[in-house]
Amino acid sequence: MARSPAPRGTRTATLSDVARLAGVSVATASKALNGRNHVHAQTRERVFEAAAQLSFSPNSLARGLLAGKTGTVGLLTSDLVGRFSLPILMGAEDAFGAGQVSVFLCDARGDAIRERHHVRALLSRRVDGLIVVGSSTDPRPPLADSVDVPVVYAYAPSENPEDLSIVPDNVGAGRMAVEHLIACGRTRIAHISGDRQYSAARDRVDGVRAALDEAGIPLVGQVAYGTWEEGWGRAAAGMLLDREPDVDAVLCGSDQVARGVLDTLRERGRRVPDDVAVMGFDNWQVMTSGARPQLTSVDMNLEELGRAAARALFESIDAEHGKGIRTVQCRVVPRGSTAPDA
Amino acid sequence: MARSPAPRGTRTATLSDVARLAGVSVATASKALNGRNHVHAQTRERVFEAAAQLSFSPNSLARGLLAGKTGTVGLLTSDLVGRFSLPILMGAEDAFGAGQVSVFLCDARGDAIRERHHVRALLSRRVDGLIVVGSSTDPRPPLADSVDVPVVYAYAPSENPEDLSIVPDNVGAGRMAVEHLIACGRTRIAHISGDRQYSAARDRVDGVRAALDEAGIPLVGQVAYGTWEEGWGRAAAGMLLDREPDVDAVLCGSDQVARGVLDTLRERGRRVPDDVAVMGFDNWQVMTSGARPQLTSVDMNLEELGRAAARALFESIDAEHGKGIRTVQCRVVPRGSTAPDA
DNA sequence: GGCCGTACCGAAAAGGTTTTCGGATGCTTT
DNA sequence: AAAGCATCCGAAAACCTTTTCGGTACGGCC
Repeated sequence: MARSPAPRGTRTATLSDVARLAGVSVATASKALNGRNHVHAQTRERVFEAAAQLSFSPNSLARGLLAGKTGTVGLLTSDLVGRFSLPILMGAEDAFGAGQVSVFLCDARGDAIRERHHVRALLSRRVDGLIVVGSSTDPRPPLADSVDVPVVYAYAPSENPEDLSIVPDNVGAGRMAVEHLIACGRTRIAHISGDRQYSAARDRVDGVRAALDEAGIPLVGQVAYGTWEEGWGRAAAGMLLDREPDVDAVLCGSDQVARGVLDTLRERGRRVPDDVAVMGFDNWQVMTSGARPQLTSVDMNLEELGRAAARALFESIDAEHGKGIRTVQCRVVPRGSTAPDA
Repeated sequence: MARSPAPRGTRTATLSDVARLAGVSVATASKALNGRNHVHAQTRERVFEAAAQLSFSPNSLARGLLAGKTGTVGLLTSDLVGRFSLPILMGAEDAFGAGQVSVFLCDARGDAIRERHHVRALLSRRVDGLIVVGSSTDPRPPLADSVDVPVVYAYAPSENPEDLSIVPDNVGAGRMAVEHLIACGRTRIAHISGDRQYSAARDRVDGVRAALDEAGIPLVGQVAYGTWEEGWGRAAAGMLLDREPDVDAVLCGSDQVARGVLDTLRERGRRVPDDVAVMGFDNWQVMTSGARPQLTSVDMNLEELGRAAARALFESIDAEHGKGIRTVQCRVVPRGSTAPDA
């Protein structure tokens, strides 16, 4: 029944315990452990030994209480199940990472009440800052409570232009997708988008149009709006082939839509990429690598976005708080669905 | 340039501020706000007004320092990108939920060094407990450090039987999958599994065998081990149809494998579910709902698992710590790929 | 021998909250 | 009028660490 070496019930060692064991005062022990000078090398040694022996771990609460900083940040997300907040979270954790910062994770699940509740709790825990991750790229209302720590909005910008927001560059994403297709020699390009309600979809269309205009190439057919799902891709591809049989590239609103489009193309006997090139958005690995051929996609660099948010928060903590909307570049990840060999 | 109502630089209000404004002592203010008795109703009223006016929020650090409990738990995961830790995390957050507990999230990324680092940090922050989420259902080594707070292992059990672990019932999952197929009238059942390295795959096979034995039905062909991916499903299905053309049900190791199997079946002209029923594991919504027909799958109830882990941790915090491995039941989610209409 | 500088160490305060216990007030009872 | 009692409030300790500042010891110098 042996528990871990430090059985529960044994009060965890404090600095005074260490000091007593080392035969010095707490002040000296503190200085020794924190590398302050004015402490004899030999004394320091004794303190370190005592600390190791008691497996001393300084109480961050006491330290934070004194310093006024806790080395914690709150990460408030709205959809943890979604695959967008996760990479952002990873990136943020990464940037804080090896440092001394720990992350409080809270999921409000799209509920304003719950969100307030969480913000209160985080504030009461004296977090040094807050990252708010939206559930779509559509602007979201700013935090309801008055918050006296820096806040950075990620993925979804705040509706308040005084706030600092970091979002993916969807216009640029649409643009670079088209540029990639053109670079692959395609000239009859159609666009099967996602849900029109989402600004992400509309922004990408803007980028698509701009890139086509610059190249002097018309869009084949209309932009088709629907959902973000496979079923929509299958249906839309059917209609597209009926009306525009000579299409040679389809840009899809999401990787899922692209999967549906690939299915329909195969059933109609069109070869990919030989006859028709196909491209998706999001670069969701499980979608792109399971596809036949593997799917070229635009990666939104969400992890980089998370890192950027964390860095911005860091800056805001000790410097003045920035504001406005900053974008993070996307990137094309070419695979077999647009290149003959890959 | 108006910032939030409580501009930075304005030291946040403390209890003494509230007390001063209300014209009472800090002790009385504390008692009033915390609903202790022995304080006049009118006085309490004044204190509450003062607190509201200063938008007072009690400093959890000071409270935790005094109480020896912080109302925080650490959640240590190994693969945040994976889709398994997320629902668990959600469930845990849910169970702690509206209560007073906040969650520190740490991702060790499979790195033992990083894990120790995070454990140290969490201990230093005086978390009341720890949930360790593994990256696969394979047993994992226990925490390296000696930890004096309760620990619950979720998804992957600890190798140390003295620890408390909560894992999905994979054997039961295999069993109930076969029972579902039999209930659908299938008798020529084949099993295309996943990666043999994973105990999850082997455990499910055990369940499959047990259920078939009980029903007196032989397994069609050998259990086919491969990977968890679509490509494996496509390839394995091809081989299966060549060798066992009269198969009428295929149980797949994952939803992705099932997607691949569905593809091959369609290309070979087999109708699903009329000719062949298909079933997956994980109930990954994006995979099941995009499939044609929609995919029947076994849900591992990961959110429930997370909740169970959180509850177990709660119990361990004030009562004695349990030990051993507890399982959480899975459930079959029937859809069109096994039922003619759905 | 007295003085100064250096090197090291320790006492104490600060940070914000909760809890305990003693004190004060006003009211009732004899 | 004195004693007793219920009710409410406040002073102070406790939690643990860091930092400041004053103190001690000692070697070197005039």
